[in-house]
Amino acid sequence: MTDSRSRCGECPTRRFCLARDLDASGLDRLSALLAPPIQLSRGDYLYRFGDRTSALHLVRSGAFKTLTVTADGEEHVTGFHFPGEIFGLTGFTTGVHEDTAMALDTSSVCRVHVDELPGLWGAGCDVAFLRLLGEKESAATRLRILLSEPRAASRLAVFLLQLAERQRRLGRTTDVLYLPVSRTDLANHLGMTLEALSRVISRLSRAGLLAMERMEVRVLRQAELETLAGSR
Amino acid sequence: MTDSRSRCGECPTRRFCLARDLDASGLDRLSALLAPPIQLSRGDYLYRFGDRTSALHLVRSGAFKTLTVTADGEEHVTGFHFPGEIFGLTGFTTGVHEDTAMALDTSSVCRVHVDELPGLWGAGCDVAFLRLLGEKESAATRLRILLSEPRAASRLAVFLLQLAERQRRLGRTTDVLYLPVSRTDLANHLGMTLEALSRVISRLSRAGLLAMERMEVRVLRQAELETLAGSR
DNA sequence: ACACCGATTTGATCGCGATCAAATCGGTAT
DNA sequence: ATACCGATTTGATCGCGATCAAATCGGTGT
Repeated sequence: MTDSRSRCGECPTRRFCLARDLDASGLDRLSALLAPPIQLSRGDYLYRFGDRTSALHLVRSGAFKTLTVTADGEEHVTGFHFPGEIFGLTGFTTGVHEDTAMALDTSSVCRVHVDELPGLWGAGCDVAFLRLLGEKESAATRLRILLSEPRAASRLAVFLLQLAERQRRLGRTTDVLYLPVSRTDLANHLGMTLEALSRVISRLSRAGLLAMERMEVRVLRQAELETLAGSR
Repeated sequence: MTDSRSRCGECPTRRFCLARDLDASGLDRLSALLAPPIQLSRGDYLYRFGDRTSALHLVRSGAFKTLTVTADGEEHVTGFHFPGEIFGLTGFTTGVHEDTAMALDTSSVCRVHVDELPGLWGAGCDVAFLRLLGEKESAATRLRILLSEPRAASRLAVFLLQLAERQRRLGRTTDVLYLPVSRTDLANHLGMTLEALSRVISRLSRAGLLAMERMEVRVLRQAELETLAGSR
């Protein structure tokens, strides 16, 4: 009897993750290769910079952040990761993680050990990997466009709209966005100071466009946010 | 007799591209699957936004730029691509290119048609694809860090140092960097106006840190550039 | 050599966000 | 309730880069 927690067929987010494109046989194969999911609490490290890259990670529930530290000691929050998303691939080039991953909330991740990955080749799984390549590249492009916005308000607007889009793909409502992220981390990720972010949030809240709390964001006037996102 | 131009064994950049990790049998397999390289002149489009994604592209010589156009009509130069580098993967998710690729100079690209890609699975090639995933993610991280620099001079410095690193991997000298890119495109890619870029270049040139011409950049004082790159 | 046109540089002004500083909020332990 | 500490907000100043404008450079064709 297979451990029920490692079986994709019963996973609530299986239709949105790596397994999305797999047929029944591919799903069985993936299920067999998956290591039991890891449970983490807020603030727990999943892996740290310099750890050996032992597996591919796939968010099952909760949320993670990844960050890198540059040579001069600056910390950069490279991304936030939600259910169905794969992260931490930087380590595949060198075999050692080039970033650090931390749980932002009570979370769990599925893993495929690198030694098992070749077992996924062929039969639908290859398609999944090509999609993964394309999606990672697309995500990088979107982030590039976001960071090119000169206005802080535009950057926040673009980020929130992209976040809403991600939640939409998960089949969740988009009026309340799940975002268990500190101001410091969010500002860092958006390429601005936390003071600048705080001011933007205050301004947009006062204007009634949105409402941000510790864990949740409410988009109150999507159309106006879209205008902000597009306006230079 | 195989068309000599499609055979990786004779390609001057084979040790730096997808084929890098392949053994002899993998190399033969790749060679057999490669479509004959395409030759392009400066300004030629390799593919455009909306074209069907028919192949994976690999720079053999010259240089390319990729760009996307956002909903509001803004153009974003998402990257410059040099020999040995693979680009245009965004199309693998939807089957349609989400960006446009143009030759910046007399160039040639190798291609693997998407229908042929599954023929690459297994035996060393899978490792190459995992590396590709990791490298793409790492490149995205580096770009993210670059664009987070608030100072225009820092962004340019980081870009040039990364460019030098890329050339170093190709076994070229790093005192003269090949960069057949207009000010407009470079400024766009670096997230600043061309006036700002022009001023920064003038300032750093006057200070004797570098010399930039249409096609070439000379890094005259690498140490000082590195200081600039690191300084906030 | 000349006119012409795009690319690049230089000039001047202004607004936004970085920076330094201080106040306020929120949660926790005592 | 109080003290305490990190997170967040608010305040004030200043510098850099966006913006608008104009000059100059460079290459092409005549």
